[in-house]
Amino acid sequence: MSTTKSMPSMSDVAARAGVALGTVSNVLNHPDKVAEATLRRVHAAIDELGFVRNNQARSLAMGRSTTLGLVVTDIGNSFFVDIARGAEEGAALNGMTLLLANSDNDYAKQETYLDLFDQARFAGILLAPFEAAPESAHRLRGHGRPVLLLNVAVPVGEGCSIVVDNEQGGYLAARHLIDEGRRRLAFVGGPDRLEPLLERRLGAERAVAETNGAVTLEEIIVGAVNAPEGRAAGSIILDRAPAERPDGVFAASDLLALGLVQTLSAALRIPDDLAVIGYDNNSAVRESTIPISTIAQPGREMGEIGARLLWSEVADGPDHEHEHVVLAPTLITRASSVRR
Amino acid sequence: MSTTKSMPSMSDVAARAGVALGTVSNVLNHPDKVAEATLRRVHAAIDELGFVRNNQARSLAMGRSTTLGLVVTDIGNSFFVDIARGAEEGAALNGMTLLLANSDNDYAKQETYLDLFDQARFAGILLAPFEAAPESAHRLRGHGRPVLLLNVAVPVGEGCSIVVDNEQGGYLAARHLIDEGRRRLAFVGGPDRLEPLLERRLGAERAVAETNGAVTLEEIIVGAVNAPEGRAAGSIILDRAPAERPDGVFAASDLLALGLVQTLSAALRIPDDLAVIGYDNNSAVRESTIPISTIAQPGREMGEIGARLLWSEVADGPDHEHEHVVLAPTLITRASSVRR
DNA sequence: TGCGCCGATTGAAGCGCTTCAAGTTAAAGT
DNA sequence: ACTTTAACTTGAAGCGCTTCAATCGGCGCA
Repeated sequence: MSTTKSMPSMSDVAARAGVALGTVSNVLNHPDKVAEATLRRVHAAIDELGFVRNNQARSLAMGRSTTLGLVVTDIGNSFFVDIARGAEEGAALNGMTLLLANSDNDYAKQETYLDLFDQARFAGILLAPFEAAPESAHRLRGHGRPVLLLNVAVPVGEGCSIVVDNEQGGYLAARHLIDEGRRRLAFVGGPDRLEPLLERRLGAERAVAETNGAVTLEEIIVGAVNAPEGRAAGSIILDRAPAERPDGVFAASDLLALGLVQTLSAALRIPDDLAVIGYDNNSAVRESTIPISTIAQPGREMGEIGARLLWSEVADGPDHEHEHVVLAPTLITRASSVRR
Repeated sequence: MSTTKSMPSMSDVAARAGVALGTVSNVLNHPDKVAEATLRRVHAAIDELGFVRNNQARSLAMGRSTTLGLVVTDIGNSFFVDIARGAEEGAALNGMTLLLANSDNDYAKQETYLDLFDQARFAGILLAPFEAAPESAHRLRGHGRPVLLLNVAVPVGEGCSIVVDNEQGGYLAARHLIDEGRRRLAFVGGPDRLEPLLERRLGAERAVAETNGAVTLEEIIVGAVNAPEGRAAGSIILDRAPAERPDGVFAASDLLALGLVQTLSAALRIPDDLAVIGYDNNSAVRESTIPISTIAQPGREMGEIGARLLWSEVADGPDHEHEHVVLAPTLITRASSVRR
């Protein structure tokens, strides 16, 4: 089955060019060690035969591969797309290539892909995990395959990781609302068991605490961080007497913020009566009618640094020092929170 | 460099279990040929050693791989994400795995990934190409690697392909507007050199032609199919005297439609004064304030059928018949085009 | 007791490549 | 003319696996 006409091998090329097998290998890997004339002859033979080097055999013989793998939770989320782009770039910079797998919010799939990458002997693996760092990451590291975790903290000494400072992001968001003159803030977020959301709330609390009681912060809990829940939260706010409503809302995600704005803008002026800020700088929200302020996570940077770090772990071998990088989120102000 | 403690190999397992190398291989590939007791002993050894089969060596020895590759143009576009999901599924159904590469609208990257997949001796390649079918697809096929093209027509006999009927999609969109009582239609689209857009327009023209002059169709050309251009097109319409305005607009993409709706809804009632329909069922637009009608492309189906077809080409070998599948788009009506 | 049979197991060959010690050739040095 | 040296080239070993002809050992049967 499969490939009918099997492809020409290096020895076919060698025969055609009238040189030894090893010489063809040198042409491909150490052209400086080969005489000009031979180089040309071999290249000619390669072109004539349409030779394509078999990477499986190559990695087998070399004992190492030049491919990095990235497993993301949800390729539909622009944050992960940014990470992928960055990782690709970072990999390319080191002469590696990046292959992508989408676990689609499915834990089992994630495991499947990790195993697949392991079996394929990829040089290293970048993992933006489903929820927490999975056992399997530990297992792969155990037999020498570098795994770098994205967006999730990792025990020191276990391996490298890169996270974005969610607490700081929360702080920035609330700080911004306060700076815009808001005094009755609300945090709309999910259940605290989701670490990142909890941290964002804590950051907001810190900003509020800084202002010595001049600002209040209430919390509106929703079931999930999507647009429908945002609309639900919007209704909750609208149902209150005007004096009871917050004048600044920090939503734990952009989709949530979008839902809020949709509902609230029908009855209130945004941002005049009520300012809204989201989180993620999600591309799905970038074209909303009222542009929504947000906290951007440096996904691209995350991916790129991730690939670099992973590469250095692969290259340094035993004397590699695990690093834990914390990236800073940034505030992006748009119409939903800034009076014109 | 790289993997410090190199992983245990099959012969390590064999030694540990006190059996021959070939037996371990049989345990993994033909367990039915192995005695119960031996089976257990080998499995125990595998677990104890944490053995992970080397897929590179495996594919090398077998002469074929069990991995399919998918190269998409823009992983940020939900259509391609749907394709990826479908392909993944279709691959899994046949015991294959799907690896993803994102060419990011960059022709050179696309070529790089195709070559990479070729070198990695993937069983087959699914390609949703940058624009037209690239020369390289032909080249890979030339030396026996199946390449299936998505979303792009391919010369008969060249290989398999799957497309969505854009003409039909255009027809559906215009038909819908007409059925909703619209008589002065406008098609907002890009330059005709983009095949799919041209076909969508032709489909719309067919729907209009069917109504014997009762309906008019004008064309508004924009530079690109994104939201800003949509807003620009919206302004063009608003600048006209009311009587000169269309009452039904078919935008060649959802982002375009979104931009239109944003601008138009400020001055006009949508859908009462003006109905709008887009194209793609793009997730980026799914949460717009006024839900936008659209033509959905069966991306998931496309991916799944693609993976199946590719697999059959891999399996059938020489006596494979290339297929050209045309999938039907479907109409999704939402608030932007349907009076309540 | 001897023969044939069959399921289970073995081990060598080979997949296409890299690596490297050993070999070759020619130019340079004395 | 003879040794060094440098610049190339060679070819065999080995990466970890699958495959398959050959072998083994036990069992039923005459």
